[in-house]
Amino acid sequence: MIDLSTLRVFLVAAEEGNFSNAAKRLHLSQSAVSQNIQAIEKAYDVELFIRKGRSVQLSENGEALLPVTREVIRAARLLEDNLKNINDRVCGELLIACSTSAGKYLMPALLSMFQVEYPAVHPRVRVVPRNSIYEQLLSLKIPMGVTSKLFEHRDIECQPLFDDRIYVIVPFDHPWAEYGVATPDDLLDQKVIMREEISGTCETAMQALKKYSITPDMLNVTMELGNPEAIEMAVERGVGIAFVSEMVAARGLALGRVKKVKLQGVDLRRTVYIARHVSNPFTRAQTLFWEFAKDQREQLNSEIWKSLTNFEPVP
Amino acid sequence: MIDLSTLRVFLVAAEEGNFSNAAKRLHLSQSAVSQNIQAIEKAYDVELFIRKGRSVQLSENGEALLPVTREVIRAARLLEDNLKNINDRVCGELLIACSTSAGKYLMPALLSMFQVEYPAVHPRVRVVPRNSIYEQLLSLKIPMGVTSKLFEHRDIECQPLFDDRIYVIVPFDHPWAEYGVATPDDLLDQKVIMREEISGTCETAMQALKKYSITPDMLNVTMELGNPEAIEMAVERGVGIAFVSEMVAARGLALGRVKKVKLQGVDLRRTVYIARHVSNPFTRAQTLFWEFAKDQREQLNSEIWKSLTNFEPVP
DNA sequence: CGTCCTTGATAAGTGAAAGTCATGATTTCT
DNA sequence: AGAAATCATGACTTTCACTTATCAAGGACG
Repeated sequence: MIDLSTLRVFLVAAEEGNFSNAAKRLHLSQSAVSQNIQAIEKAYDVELFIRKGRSVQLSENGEALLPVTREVIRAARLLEDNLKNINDRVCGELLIACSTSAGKYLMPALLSMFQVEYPAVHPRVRVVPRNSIYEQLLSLKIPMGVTSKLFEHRDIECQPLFDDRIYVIVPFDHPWAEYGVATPDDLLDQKVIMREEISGTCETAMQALKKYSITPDMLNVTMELGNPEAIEMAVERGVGIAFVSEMVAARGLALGRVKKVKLQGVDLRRTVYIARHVSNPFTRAQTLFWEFAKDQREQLNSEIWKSLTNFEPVP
Repeated sequence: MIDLSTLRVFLVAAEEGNFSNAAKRLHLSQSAVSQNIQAIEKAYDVELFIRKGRSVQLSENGEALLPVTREVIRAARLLEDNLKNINDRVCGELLIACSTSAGKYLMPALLSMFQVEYPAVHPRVRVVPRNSIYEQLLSLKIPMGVTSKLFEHRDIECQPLFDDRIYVIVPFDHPWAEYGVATPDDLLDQKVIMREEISGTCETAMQALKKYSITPDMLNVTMELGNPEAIEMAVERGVGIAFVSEMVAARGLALGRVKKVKLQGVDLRRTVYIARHVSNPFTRAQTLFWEFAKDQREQLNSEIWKSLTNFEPVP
């Protein structure tokens, strides 16, 4: 029966598309990788990689075997996790995928709180494109994801994790700054800064504005930037106003460089969910994290918010 | 990372509850089995078996690890199957669970036909209690089952395989024998032979008789026997009449020892289904067998019937 | 066009580990 | 009590997986 470590070698080699790099990742010699792959190829008379000169490329057969191979490794990992956690101290890896902003603001706070209770767990956050999270969950490439998008599917389970608010932020010397209120229609006269790609923040905002018959193309978008921090900076410098999530704006607000403005009648909330594939045994750490998120939601919300606005020097 | 062969040793040892027997099944020395188990126990500091004198017993922890372990092995087997089948000649194992009667009459005919096309596949039939088939399918202990019971479940897929008929059979010198017909009510005056446990045949018959307001307790059951062949024998000897499936009665009918009788207005048919767990990758052999059953249903039905009544000596 | 660098294959050598055999300890059955 | 069975243990053997060293072949580049 084929060896698990050999399978791992195959998997990594396939992902890297390069034996030398795979060897580095596996802490093995390049020779060992070659030999492992050849061992499978010989044993089953299958060509896994097509050798083209100095490089290798996964063959069609190799490609076809990948999902099943992943499945084996996944099952083995799970078993190992079970074994390790029998005696106790919860340990193991906790892989969570999320969007850039959640990865920056939400996860650090959340995970550090989790680690206080379970120090032997090693969380790993993987930042992925917003719209590929569910795709990756479904294909079992990742076990858990954090996103503001809700997704109905028989194999996906979602649970609210964090209540985020979206604000319009304006420069501190902006006319709206004093009273902190404006009407949706006021937006039309303003220069607005947006994200280049469609972000969750943007989507939520546009959704809410629809009720006031305001569509994206009616806005006067002066600038499009790649990330929310850049947007906040631009607002600080008076380029325009922007929709920004509470998480992102926290620092700027606390420093007084920007002010938040409420749009009358517009409720800009969005819930960030944690999602997982349901038909799927979980590692101990995953289960505990899920329960942790559920049981401590209120506390988490306030703690996260506290950590976002806390600028006390580290003792 | 833990070794697959070690896992297999654990699994077999757990199933056998005995290291020596496990060693035999694995073609290993008893010593090797001990060492393998101990290797896991040491590596993870877990007690898998409780040593009590000369015997061992799976511990609670060991029990808990079994399903996950099975899952790993299952995935590995599937991968291996994929590897083997790339180059094409379809090979591998084909495990099918079924009831005693299907195992005796249906499967031999069916599988021999399948083997003509795919000689490298090694079918294995496991006879299990009628009502545990779906249970075992759901827990993934078996990949496929053949049964006359239909079962609705999101993870179970059923497909009709064989159209069985149920007859009332009577001794050749029975008054009904000449014309081969009777009415349902006539049953009440007869001595009836039944199966001890509730069989599929019996269930179907009782279901059909309900329409004529005949319930099981109204029948005059003279004898209860353990298997359908015994019932047929008893009918031959004039003990009484009985409901028997076409498959089972075929031989007796062909020999003229018993006669079949139609109950007017009662349609005693039942369909035998083949079922599988759906959310589950299949081996090549499994997929092909499923397709085989689907595509050749009509032909299968006549062939099976032919084989059941064919008494030509083997050339 | 020749040189260098990178990448994969191959050969030889080494060491760890897994298996066997033989034996011991303990329990259970008769 | 003796015999048989069962698991643990220790010593020995062998296998095989990894490393190192080297080769061969492409690609990049001056």
